[in-house]
Amino acid sequence: MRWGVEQRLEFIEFRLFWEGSINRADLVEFFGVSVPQASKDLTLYQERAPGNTEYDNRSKRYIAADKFVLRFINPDPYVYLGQLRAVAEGSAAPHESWIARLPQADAALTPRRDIDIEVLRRILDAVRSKGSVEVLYQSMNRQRPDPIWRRITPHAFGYDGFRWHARAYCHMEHKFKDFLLPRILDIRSKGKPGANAESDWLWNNYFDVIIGPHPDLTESQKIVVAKDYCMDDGTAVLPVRYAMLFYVLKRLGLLSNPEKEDPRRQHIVAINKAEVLIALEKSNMSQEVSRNIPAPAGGE
Amino acid sequence: MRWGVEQRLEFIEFRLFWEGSINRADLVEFFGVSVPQASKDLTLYQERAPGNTEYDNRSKRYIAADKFVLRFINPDPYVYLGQLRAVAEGSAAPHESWIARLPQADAALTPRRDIDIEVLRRILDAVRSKGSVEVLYQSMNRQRPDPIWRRITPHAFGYDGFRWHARAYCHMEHKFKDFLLPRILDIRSKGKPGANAESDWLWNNYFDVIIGPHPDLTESQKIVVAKDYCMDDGTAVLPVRYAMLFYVLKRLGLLSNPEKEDPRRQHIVAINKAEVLIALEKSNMSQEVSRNIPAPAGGE
DNA sequence: GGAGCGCGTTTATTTTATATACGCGTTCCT
DNA sequence: AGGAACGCGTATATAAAATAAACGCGCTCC
Repeated sequence: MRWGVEQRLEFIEFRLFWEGSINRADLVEFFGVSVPQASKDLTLYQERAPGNTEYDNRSKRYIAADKFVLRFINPDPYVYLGQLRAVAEGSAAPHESWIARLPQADAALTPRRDIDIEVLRRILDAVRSKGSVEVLYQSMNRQRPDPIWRRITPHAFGYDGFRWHARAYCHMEHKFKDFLLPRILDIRSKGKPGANAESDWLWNNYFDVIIGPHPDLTESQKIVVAKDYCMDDGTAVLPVRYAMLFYVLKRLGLLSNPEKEDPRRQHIVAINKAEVLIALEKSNMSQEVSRNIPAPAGGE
Repeated sequence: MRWGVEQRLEFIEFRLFWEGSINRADLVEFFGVSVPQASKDLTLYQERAPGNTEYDNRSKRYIAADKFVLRFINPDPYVYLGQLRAVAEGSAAPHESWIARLPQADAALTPRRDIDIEVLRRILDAVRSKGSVEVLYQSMNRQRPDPIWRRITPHAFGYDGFRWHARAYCHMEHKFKDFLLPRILDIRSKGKPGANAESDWLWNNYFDVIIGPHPDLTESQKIVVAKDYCMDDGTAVLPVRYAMLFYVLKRLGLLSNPEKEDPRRQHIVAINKAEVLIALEKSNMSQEVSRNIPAPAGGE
């Protein structure tokens, strides 16, 4: 089966499954295919997936039957919702999505500085070729109020649920750090690497954050929260890169004292809080750490 | 130009732009076309976008030329990074992505309860047909420790940066509320709507959150933060649905007292804090609100 | 210096898709 | 009630796209 036909059959099934119906005109519009071809595709789909469709003369559409057997796609709620989010956030055009009738959706969103597309391209290039680049970086460090050129060797990307950064070896400070992509204002001059990915200890090693329901919740509430976070016996283990620990804790509300927060807002606490704090210091994300920690790194 | 050819040309340009190179074998592998056809596609691309490629005999690949003129795609950093995230989060299969050599990437992620795919399908159906459904909902309300059946009329979806909920009119409490999709355990019996989307005041109306840099930052740091959040004159206006206000504030760390937090962790504060608090009460998300507020709603 | 590999191109053949046209049945409007 | 409108299916001939199989070329790497 040719790729184009396969795509159209998947499209038909996608629309049937998530939207409940499909039309010959849908195919014509989306794929630019001729009317007879669209008819053939629909016939072919009905041959390959018999019993999945019923034609409704009122709406003049094929309707998904009650007992629907998937044959071409393997749908997932989070994939569908991810498309919704992408459209809602503006990072995907509505006509590119296979979802035709987008339901109203809103995502908690914040304005953010743009990422320079050339910067990202050349960071990616440096990561692939395992080289270094010079970046004009706008740090938050009070010693460096203005953007300065510094050489870095990037090897990975991190997303804190809000912003993207490049994980890179900094040739100036001789350690691995996070560089927020929107704060890289310019980029130039490829060069030799300063350190390879394998030596980024904080990136390559994981710490287990153990979470549990907030102690002030009622027993039944704790059960709900436990299910929400896929906990087993009231706890869940989250393996987190040391380099990502700060962001994960922030996201989960575990940076300050979650047990003192209102349990209706803060549902979980860290069970191994003491170890978490030590790990956080180790990761140097707390930024209140002495300088003699091995393999330090920090966000700016 | 046929849809399939168009797709392949876009694919070629995508790979050239983001990955720096493309191969005949790449086309054969991804689209399942024959070797001669892949050759023809590459030739066609070079005709339509002359000067974009150079053949490198070492790697036996077409390399993106230095001065690259986009002809078929309109790339965006956040679209590319969105794909990275989707793969990193597991909500997209690596082979479905057009990115071949996925750089190392990590996203601050949390285990989460699954969404029942049938639940989502039928909620979507209810939204489209503007009807109601009965859902078996696991609330956190201490009066209802066990899941109960309740009729709702959903009309939209919300994403708080972490979880998805359905915005719906609750026939039991006679008001609009948020229903977390993972907590809907079962679904049944379509019915007539209880209220339409237009009467969900908290969803349809917006409040302007005004944010600014944390006052304890240095002047230069404030400038950086201002740029990070696309602020103008040191402030940015965020129009937020009342129904989403709680989530946005939580995400931005503005729920408690951001000005008392360490500015290195909490970069921004709300300028119109008093109004924000009133709006938050209005939205009934604080859950510490008297019962006589018009058109109340709340998260459970 | 030769094996290996990826590229390009040729041929004949098959598959896919198109344009154009027609009849059918249902719905909806007058 | 009658007819226009619309979407469906299908027929035909034609055009385009893609395939299989085969060959030579040039470069790299061993």
